[in-house]
Amino acid sequence: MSGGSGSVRASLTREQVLDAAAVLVKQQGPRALTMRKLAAELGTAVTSIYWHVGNRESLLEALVERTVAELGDLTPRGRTPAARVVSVARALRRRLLDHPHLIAMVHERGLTERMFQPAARALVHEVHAAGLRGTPAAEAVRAVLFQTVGFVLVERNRARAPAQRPGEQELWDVRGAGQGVQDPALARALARGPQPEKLFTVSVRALVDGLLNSPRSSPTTGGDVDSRTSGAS
Amino acid sequence: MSGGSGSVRASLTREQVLDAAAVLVKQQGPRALTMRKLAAELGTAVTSIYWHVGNRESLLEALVERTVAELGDLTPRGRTPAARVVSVARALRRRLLDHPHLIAMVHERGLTERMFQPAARALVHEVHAAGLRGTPAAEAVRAVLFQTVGFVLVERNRARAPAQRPGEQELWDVRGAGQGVQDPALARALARGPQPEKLFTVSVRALVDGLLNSPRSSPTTGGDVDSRTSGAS
DNA sequence: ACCTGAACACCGTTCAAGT
DNA sequence: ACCTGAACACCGTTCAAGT
Repeated sequence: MSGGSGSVRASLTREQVLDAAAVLVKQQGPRALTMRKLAAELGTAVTSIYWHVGNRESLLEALVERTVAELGDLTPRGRTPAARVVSVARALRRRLLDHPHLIAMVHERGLTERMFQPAARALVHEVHAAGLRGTPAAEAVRAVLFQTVGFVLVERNRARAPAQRPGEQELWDVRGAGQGVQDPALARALARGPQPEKLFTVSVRALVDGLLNSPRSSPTTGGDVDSRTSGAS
Repeated sequence: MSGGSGSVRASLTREQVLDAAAVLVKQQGPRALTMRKLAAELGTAVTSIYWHVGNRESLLEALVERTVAELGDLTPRGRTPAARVVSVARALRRRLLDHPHLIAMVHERGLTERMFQPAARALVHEVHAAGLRGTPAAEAVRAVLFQTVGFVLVERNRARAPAQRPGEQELWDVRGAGQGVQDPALARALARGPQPEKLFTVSVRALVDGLLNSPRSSPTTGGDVDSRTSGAS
């Protein structure tokens, strides 16, 4: 017992409630955050928590808001706009992975927009630098945001899964369901399971290439890269 | 009062339990599926449900398994491999959107692998046809799967959100946080909010183009696009 | 083999009452 | 303004007991 919040007493603060809640969530996930446990941790009656934060749902929301604010800005790195966009996506992913429970909470509460924002600011700038304007530019920004957040959601989920069941090994085993696959190297690669870091980089690069390089109509062609006047210092 | 399961009585079946559970979940989401409500719906005691399905968690798992099995196969459409890959992604998205609660349940239980499978089979084939082999092929398959499922997760979330709060309109309003944006058309497009259908198509196309067309080494930089030796036929 | 009610250990939340 | 205990209406799950 004895809550971890410093001095002995001075009437409960909303901040103290949030702090204690943050600790509980960080350690055991939002599901473990129960009003009664929280009260016990703080050494107060359950009902006084209600006075400070309204109810469980608004407590969680306040927590999310605070954590998102702490995430801070993202600064692009790299020489080309494409590289800088990719760097923003990777940095965003890193931050989301650093707050494993945050993303699920944000997700459940539909606050994605809020979480997008720091990255969105950076992306808007880079996409503009890459020469995109108007709707296509907005789409590029959103595509990267959706891609990144979505990827982390899927990735996190797979990590949390106790033991995938069927499991990719059996699934793609050459003697199993994988027998339809013509390329044994491909079957092996699938059975090996994904390496999220690499997969993410590959995906984002491909997406960004596709978004920034489709100049007018047809895809595939590398088109309009010839800004190299051959003598750039 | 009066469960919806046909005939009057014949001792409870595991199937009947699953059926009733499916109805509840489909109508009100997994959160509304409570053992007691389910029992009431079936006209039995709560405890007899436990005899048939073990506990709530395994009931949900069985439900997921059944629904995933019902999803069936995906048949690619289109002339080029790229188009066919895109068509698989779009079809997968459609199915996931048709079972709005399924995806969240699958997600929470880490059964993504299972849900991936029908689409994965199709994608493996197309990626092979596009000339990819081994690890890059596996990465392409996974990239599209992650992209699709992730996108739907984010999309579903935003749809469920009661009212985004700040809300994109204020966020990107030219007189608000959007004032840093140099391109007013871009700011407007962002304020307008995404059109998921279009955004998804754009994203997947870009991703697939990027995945299938990156010939050898470096990305983006344009660095090695000079296969135009000025006189290539 | 299948079903039952009673009971346990939890929840979030409200309310009247205290200081 | 802030805190309290009692109480309500829910949960999932176990268990001994019935047929």
